[in-house]
Amino acid sequence: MSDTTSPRERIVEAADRLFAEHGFAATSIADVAAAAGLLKGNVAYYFKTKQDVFDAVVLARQQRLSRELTEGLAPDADAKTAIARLLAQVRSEADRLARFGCPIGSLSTELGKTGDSLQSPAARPLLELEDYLRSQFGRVMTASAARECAEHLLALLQGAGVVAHARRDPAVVRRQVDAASVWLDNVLAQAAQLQGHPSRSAV
Amino acid sequence: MSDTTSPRERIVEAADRLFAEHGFAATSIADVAAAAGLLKGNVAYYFKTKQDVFDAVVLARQQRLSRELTEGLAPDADAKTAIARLLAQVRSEADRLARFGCPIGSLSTELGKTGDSLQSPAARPLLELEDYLRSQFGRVMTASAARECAEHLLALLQGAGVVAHARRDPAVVRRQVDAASVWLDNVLAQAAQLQGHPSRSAV
DNA sequence: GTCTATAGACGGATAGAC
DNA sequence: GTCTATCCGTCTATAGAC
Repeated sequence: MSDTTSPRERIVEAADRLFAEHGFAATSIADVAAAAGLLKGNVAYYFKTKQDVFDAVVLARQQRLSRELTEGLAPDADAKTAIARLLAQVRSEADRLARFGCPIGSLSTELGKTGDSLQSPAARPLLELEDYLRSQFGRVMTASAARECAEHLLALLQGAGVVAHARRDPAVVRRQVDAASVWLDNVLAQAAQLQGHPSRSAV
Repeated sequence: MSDTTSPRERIVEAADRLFAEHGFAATSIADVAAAAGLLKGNVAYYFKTKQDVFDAVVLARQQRLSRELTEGLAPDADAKTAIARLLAQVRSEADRLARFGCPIGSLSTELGKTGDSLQSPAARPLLELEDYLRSQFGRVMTASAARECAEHLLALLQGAGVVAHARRDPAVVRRQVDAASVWLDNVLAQAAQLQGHPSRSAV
């Protein structure tokens, strides 16, 4: 399992995968070390505590999320294109979501019940995703409407992950993403209409 | 903490609450015993293993869920009334959902990554809820459409729990339940229309 | 004396931290 | 590589009811 990447990087990658597949509590430092092709003492050289590993994983996920949200997207792409691309990305990961649930959502759920030192970082990628959605919706509707749309879409996608995971059925993700696409079209069409007639609000 | 209820019942109640508030892995038998006003040795008298406690908790949750879904509901209530009542119940628990997440969903998420002996029971209440929704929708639309509606509504509610928990914001639950109410009205109106013209399918 | 319920202690195993 | 802490599961001891 030894790559050309640095040991520290391999530790973070291994922990990232194990946290997603088995959860945080069920993953020991020894597991991480073994998956990274190291001994546990070596992990301690790079990370003093398990929380330090956790923090590094959260940081890596945030960076990857930011990258995935922007890479391959034309700088002048409109909101609909950007959001539709995100939906397509989620759809393409249906199998993994059905097997392990959403890495971001399940980590937030698991660690949201613990102390503040874990709960807050665990929720960060989720909130960052919501911020991204809000900023995209905000380009074509009021800030208030964008906030509601972002929250609704995020909730639907997270729920799709939960249900797909519970049923071990990737089709759940695909169906809910498709439903979200229909909803997206309606919401954006409504927003475009309201920009000519800025009178009512939409849910 | 000694009530008039039986010790076994107190153990299950305490475990139910602790699993919901702190998760399964983070709850020790000693914690359960203390919350029930007993010592761990006594818990072992009623439940050989932690899994036995877990199974009893899952059973209790299923029974309570069944009871909550039916009690106070007129036997001849229509599908819309039944589903709207469920939505109202979820809405009334917004505060608890924001603090600890959905007990059913978070347990399924946490234990879905473990061995089959835990993962399958953990998901059961969630699937039972989906079955209930499907049966209610099935009274006013085709079985296929009811399956999609049940899945969609369950996903939205579960996602609302995840997001509300991540943000510690009960308003998320209330907003998504309200959005679900609007969606419910539309879907049921569409279904009523299609019963006269049984031609197209709805998403 | 027997049965039930409670209480406490021990052993094996494992994880995290140094 | 070691050390300590914790947890699960088991075993033994105590107390009261019939």
